[in-house]
Amino acid sequence: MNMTDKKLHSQRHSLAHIMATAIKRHWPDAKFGVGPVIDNGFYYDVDLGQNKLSTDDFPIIEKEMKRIISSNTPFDHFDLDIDSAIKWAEENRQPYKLELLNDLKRAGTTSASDIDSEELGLQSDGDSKVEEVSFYRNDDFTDLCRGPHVANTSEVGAFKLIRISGAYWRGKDTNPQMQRVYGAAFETKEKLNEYLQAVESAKKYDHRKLGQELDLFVISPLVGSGLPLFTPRGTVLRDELNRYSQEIRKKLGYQNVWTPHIAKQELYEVSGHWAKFGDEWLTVSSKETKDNLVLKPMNCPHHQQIYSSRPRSYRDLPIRYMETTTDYRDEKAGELIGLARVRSLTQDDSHTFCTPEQIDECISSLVGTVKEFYETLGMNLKARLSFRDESDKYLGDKDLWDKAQGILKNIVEKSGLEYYIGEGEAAFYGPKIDFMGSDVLGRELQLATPQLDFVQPERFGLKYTDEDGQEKTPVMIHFALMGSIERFLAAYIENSKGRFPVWLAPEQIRVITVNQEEETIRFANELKEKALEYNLRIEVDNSNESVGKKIRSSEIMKIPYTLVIGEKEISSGRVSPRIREDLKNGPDIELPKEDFIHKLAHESENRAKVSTLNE
RNA sequence: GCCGUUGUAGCUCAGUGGUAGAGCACUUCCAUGGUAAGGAAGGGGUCUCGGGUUCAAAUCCCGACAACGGCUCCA
Repeated sequence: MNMTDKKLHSQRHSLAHIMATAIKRHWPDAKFGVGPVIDNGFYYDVDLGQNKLSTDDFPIIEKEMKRIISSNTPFDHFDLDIDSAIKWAEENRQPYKLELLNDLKRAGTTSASDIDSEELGLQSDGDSKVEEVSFYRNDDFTDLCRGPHVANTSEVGAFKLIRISGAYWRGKDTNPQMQRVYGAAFETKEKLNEYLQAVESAKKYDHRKLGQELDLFVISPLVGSGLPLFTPRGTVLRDELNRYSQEIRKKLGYQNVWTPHIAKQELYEVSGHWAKFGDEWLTVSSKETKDNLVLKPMNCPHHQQIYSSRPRSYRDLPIRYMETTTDYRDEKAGELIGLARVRSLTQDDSHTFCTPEQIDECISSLVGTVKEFYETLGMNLKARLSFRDESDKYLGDKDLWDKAQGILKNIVEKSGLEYYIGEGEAAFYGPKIDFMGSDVLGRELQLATPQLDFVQPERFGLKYTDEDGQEKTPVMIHFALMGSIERFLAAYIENSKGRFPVWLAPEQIRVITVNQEEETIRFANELKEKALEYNLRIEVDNSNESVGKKIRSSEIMKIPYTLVIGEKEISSGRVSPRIREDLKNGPDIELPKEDFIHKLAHESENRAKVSTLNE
């Protein structure tokens, strides 16, 4: 953290306490959980028992906070031994703080991962014995906390309370739910307003809004929630993205396979998925068989059945299958979000079966593929190493896990990508690299993911004959490049602001006629015929509207190239394309209509990022 | 699933106890228009659904469903 970040951090952290102070003054029975600093601000978890805070209370709380701030009170800091701290929590009827302190005393270390050491006032010296915890005191309110704080309440900068939501105590859904009050906070009023405006304007690029405006997908209540339907335009995006995803993996040796959408429950009992996820699946009933059938929620077990259908030699490995196919998961109602979380998700899935020695090379090449794909689409990714934690929800040998995690970490480090470790984020069958994109509000979305799996091949009894004649179990690498097309689109539509490059644009060219004369319409239609020969996506707008209005409509639909056709173009045979602003790569240009079509066909095939008309 | 907010025309929204509104979109007509909205007329809503209160409910109350913001979960 640099100096500015440190100061901002202290300001936000101090504001959390000031907010708690303000709440305590108006609701004396308030019980407090934790109140850490987050991106753009802070929050504090509170429990008012029967009373509930609502955003209607924000003016009261903000007013009180401002009063505290202008009171110029210093942040007073002192330490207590753990037993006195526990006594403090009891006397002040702070059961949540008491629970944390008791846990701390019992554990005797700071290693408990779900405890916010800053909030708890621990001295940050790793796993050493806790003997003392820190407090801060400000006027009439005392709280357990190490800081950092600003010296005086007047130094906290600008803030605004923005949101209130439910949050389980210590993140466990079996615990009581507290209210989480969020505030935005910045050094100055200007920066705060800048942030609030940025959030407001980001909403313009929400994929749900753009999906509606650009006519990409719809959700019909009659079909069901979390079951998006894709329009012709949206389907172009899906198909083109998938074509690219498959093309790029084909180069690595992946071959297409096809598997059905329903399967026997037994398949997933063997894979291990049923025990863990069976509750969240959609079942299928048959009058013809006694089998319990399910709509497939993933594809790995199927691909393994193809692998195991014949004897394999080490000479055959790696064997690589890919399939873009829709899976169904009965996600809980409150968990659905636009296209980012749906009940019908289309994975651009693939599975590699290889020897342990081949793991490094296989995964490294996948990481390279991820970089290439996302670079082409202009999206930034962060790598998350999703590793196991100490819980018992994972299958397979712990030593093997450690080894696998080491391999993944090594690969990511070599790749030069920014990464972080997500402890407890692993799949039950193995560790993975999750490539995280973000939506327009900066929320993380899991996109591409290579995953190592020693467990399923074992459970399915997969074998290959090694060069020493021994039968061995292959390693499986799960890999999806987009993850799911739906979630990818959620991120991509927002990242691109709906301004798709020519190769992806559902409509690449719009031809606008100046009038409705017969020869104008004929010229426009000839242009269309010609473009269609080159597989370009083109529409003619010869509606009885003004030219200005038709151009506006083309702009709103974010169409890359707009051609206005009138007397001038007909007599010269040349066109002057209007190029969407973000694609412009030079001065305005006029060229023979055939050249325009040729250049565009080329631009589309080569997945160009900007217009190539000037080249 | 949990906590909270919201649900009025295809879209964006106004209307807060007294027989439902605007802009855009759509249809028709007039205007033949040259790089971001030409003019006029018209059609379109059991005010999400189901109960309740009331002489009277889009409006108040309860419930369901859905969307949204979080939490939890995410193969």
